[in-house]
Amino acid sequence: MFKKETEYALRSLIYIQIQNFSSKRPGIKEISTEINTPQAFTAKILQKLVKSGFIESIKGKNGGFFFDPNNDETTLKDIIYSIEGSDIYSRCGLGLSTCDETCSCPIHESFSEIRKATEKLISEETIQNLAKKKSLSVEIVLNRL
Amino acid sequence: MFKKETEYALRSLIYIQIQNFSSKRPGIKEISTEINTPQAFTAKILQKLVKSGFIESIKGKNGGFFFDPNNDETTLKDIIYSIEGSDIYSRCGLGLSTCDETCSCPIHESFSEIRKATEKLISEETIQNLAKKKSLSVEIVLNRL
DNA sequence: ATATAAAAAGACCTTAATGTCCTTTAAATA
DNA sequence: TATTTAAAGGACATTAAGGTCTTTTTATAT
Repeated sequence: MFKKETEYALRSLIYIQIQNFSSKRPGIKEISTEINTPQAFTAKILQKLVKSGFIESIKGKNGGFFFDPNNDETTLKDIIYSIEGSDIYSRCGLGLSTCDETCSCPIHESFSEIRKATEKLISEETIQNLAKKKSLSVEIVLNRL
Repeated sequence: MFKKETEYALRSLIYIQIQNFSSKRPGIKEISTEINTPQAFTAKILQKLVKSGFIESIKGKNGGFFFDPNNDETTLKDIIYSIEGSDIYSRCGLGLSTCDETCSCPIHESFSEIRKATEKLISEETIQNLAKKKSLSVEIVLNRL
């Protein structure tokens, strides 16, 4: 469904937000262990997310990653578009460059609604929402996230 | 949405079926030109589709690719699963291996319906259907497919 | 039979995604 | 202020996707 980079980013962010809710700032080692991703690669991804302004980081002892509580919630769309490009749900299903909303490519109509539904979903769902849902059942989260 | 290989496969098959409806067997040169794909790469893809039994081919003069008219219609799902793997719509949206229908991964519910809708669509839509739709407006097809 | 046309096969090449490792920078605290 | 801890940065390695090129096989028409 998504690139590994996107998956790892979403999982990292949800985990970071869950820990932030408990006033903790997890570091890369903890994060990658808990969400079961390659540490160095995950570090690169978080680096980008910091540069993009989605999260912040502090170096050194007691350092780690965290959301600025003053910022708005982060939608999945923000993250997904940032990593996969903002055109993933507007590109033609058959990859035709000339195909837009008015085009009659044979597959366009069929997929158009699904793509819209997907876009709506990722626009409305946020990291904070998902983290809240999961904080309610922490043991499960820690095993599965 | 799909891999290039899948896109090119679907476009090729639709084009082949349209030509078959006119009792023609297009060759790789014609196909790749008309659907605007790299010829050698498309040839490899068609080779696979022949091996998988989705289409047949004849070598030599007047050769080309064609559907066995005795076979059932080919669903998009047949092709997509064959190329991308049959788990693309059952895998967890966050890539968790432990996550199945009963799992409470934070993103699973949200995406579950969309994935089902997508699976339904590709199960019901066929190459033959799409080819018929398009044969009705051939000029447009030839420009855009 | 032979020339020709077209698919099959196999060996490559390129690029992007995924991932690792080592060094540098910065923060905290002992 | 020195040491420790952890993120940032940069270089590199691996794998998979995307793609090309040349040779071989097979069918057909002359």
